[in-house]
Amino acid sequence: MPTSVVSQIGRPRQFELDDVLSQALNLFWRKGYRHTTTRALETELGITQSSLYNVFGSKAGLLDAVLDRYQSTVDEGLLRPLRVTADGRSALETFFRDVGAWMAIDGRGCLMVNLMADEAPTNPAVAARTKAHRDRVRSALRVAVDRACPTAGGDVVKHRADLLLAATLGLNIAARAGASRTELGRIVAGVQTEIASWMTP
Amino acid sequence: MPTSVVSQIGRPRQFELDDVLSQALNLFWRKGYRHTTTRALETELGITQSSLYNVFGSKAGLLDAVLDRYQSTVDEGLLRPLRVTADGRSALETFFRDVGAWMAIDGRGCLMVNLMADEAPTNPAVAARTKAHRDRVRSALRVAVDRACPTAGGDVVKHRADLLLAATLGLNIAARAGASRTELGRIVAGVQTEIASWMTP
DNA sequence: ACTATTTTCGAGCGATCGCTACATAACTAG
DNA sequence: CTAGTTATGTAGCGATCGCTCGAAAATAGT
Repeated sequence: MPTSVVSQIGRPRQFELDDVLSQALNLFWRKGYRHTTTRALETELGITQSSLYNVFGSKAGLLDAVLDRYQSTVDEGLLRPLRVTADGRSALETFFRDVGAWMAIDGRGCLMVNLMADEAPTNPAVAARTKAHRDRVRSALRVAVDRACPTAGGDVVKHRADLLLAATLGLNIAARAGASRTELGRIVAGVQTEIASWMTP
Repeated sequence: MPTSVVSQIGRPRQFELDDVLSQALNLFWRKGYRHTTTRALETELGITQSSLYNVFGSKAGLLDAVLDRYQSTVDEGLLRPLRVTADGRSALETFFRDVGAWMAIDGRGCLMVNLMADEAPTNPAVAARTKAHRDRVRSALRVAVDRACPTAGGDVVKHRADLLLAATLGLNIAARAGASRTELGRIVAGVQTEIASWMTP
């Protein structure tokens, strides 16, 4: 199934596909998918629109490839710790600390959440991908909450996971809107103290 | 200060300014500010672009006028109850019930929150207005939380208000992304049970 | 050397964007 | 009536969008 690398037909590519994908990811992430024009991709990525369309077919195709990469990155970096850490409380705390710090770096937020607001309302394919993202985050949060609150019932765990999911989305949107580090820090602190309150029933 | 209605100079307007504003509000709200073209405004509002630019100067000027109206509507309909209702708990519960029901009608969300995601990152004026909106919501939530949790300290009240603010933003963005009524209902339920848990310390 | 295949390059297409210019219509004041 | 003022209608400007096309360039197989 993997195409042979040593033997190829036709003119070879003059760029590294991985580099193009990660740079496109950065552009979509920082400037937004809609506001990133194919001309901007051309200049920032160093490849012509022709090559871009030759490889990905369309701007939406490029987004699809970019989201594949982004999704796995987020999954391994943020969600997997939620699922595998034995201490649910510290897993939740580091999750929100990391997310908060991530947001505070610059106003880029999370690419998936940005797409929920910008693109999903008018783009069914993106809507489906962002819905799947919410499902994955909710699922990971449930695992951690379940471990953090062993005495809590199943409904309580689900409710708390949904609350944390909404708070995560809200944190993202506030960061995207240009909220200050202090404003974001207040939200993170609110979430953290709420989590802490669950530990002493 | 009010301009005389009976005596006017020049050709009179052929439209009602209030109608134009409320219809423009609906368009911006449902389709988004960016995606609402001046041609769409022309056909849906029944006035030409000439008249539109003659009155509001620019598309941004129209948004400004629309936001003035929207802001006062939200303030009276949703935020004032939070501030004036003596029973803080029921005030919070009706607030999230109303917001949840509002979101579930269609995927329009809240115009201010939509602008946080779409427009604020690249539009300083909108960023300032949306920041002011968050401040008003946070302030109103604090009043209600303070009344609902009379035994809680000031820091706890602030933390809980920030958590609820983030949850409200998250609820909005989920609705905007096309979340189902059940998914939105789960978030609302999560918030409601969390609020209820504050009542029995 | 020749063909087949693929990529790169430069130019540009058709559509749409926010916005404007200009003539005309409808009103008041004198 | 005329002059002044404001709104409307029509047309279009300059810029930009995603995307496409045809020729040239670079590789492999024969």
